[in-house]
Amino acid sequence: MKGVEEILQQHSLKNTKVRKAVLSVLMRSDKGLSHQDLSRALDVDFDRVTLFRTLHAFEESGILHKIMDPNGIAKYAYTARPAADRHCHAHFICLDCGQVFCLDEEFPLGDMKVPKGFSKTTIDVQIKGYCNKCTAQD
Amino acid sequence: MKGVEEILQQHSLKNTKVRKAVLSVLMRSDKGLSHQDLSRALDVDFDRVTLFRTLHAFEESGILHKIMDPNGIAKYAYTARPAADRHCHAHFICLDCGQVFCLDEEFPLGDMKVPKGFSKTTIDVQIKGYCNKCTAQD
DNA sequence: ATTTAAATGCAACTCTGTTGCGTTGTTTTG
DNA sequence: CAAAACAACGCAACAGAGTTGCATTTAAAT
Repeated sequence: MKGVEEILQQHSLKNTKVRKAVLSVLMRSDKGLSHQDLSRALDVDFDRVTLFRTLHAFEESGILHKIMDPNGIAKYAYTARPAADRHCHAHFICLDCGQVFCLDEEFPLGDMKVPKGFSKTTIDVQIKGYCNKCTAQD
Repeated sequence: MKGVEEILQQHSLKNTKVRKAVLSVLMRSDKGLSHQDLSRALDVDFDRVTLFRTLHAFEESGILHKIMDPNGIAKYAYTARPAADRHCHAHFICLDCGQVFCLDEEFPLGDMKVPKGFSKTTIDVQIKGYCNKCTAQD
């Protein structure tokens, strides 16, 4: 597993406190984390806007991928695989609490047809339902 | 193709102006429409909140399904198939303009594994990329 | 026609995410 | 190692999606 500082350098992103802290938290998480999740998880209090911009920077660099939860809240997850290796992300999204879980399983869905003039970038599979905690509470 | 009023009745929803108008627009659309899209498409000006509540009611009844676009805006699309017939929705989502296109193609993805204690409801496939208009503008 | 429960409209609010701008800090280059 | 160059940060103010409470209206049942 690569180090945080190494990853930042590879993507020509400056090595700052926020970035190291955010990336470190996300690399250890098996769930997608929201802006709010992250600001709670971080010890130091960074500016709201800085955190938003950090997440954007990571997403554009391909370090993170974004998943929208059913409540319209963006969840970010660390992208272990390089962008070139086009595999198929799969996430479990809880319809109650909105948590996004990264699933291990992968899919050979490379040959999906899209309308004329459209270009594909990624294919995401979203399994929706209720997580263990939310199922138990019903 | 079933009539709007018949559908509302089948789901024990009262037959009101908003509902007939909204459902009618959505049944004719091959794209997912947002709250804003709909309030523009409707001739009569309904209250913002009423429109939100209408969409919720339709979603809970299974008449519509909701897809979140990358900007965190909910898009609603008419569910032609009954809920019992568990097929796999596929949507094309434009990373630039955020439009959600319903694709015809379907998938035999019934046997996906989820963690212990989790329950599946639906499986959505999202193909992300750039639509014909946004590809042309680059 | 009358009743009843659901749907509507209005006001006020919450929260995620954005934009502009001056300041700070990292990195590079002499 | 100092200084310039530019990216990243913090603050303030804003924009827009979606929500909640409550009074009023309307669809449907008796």
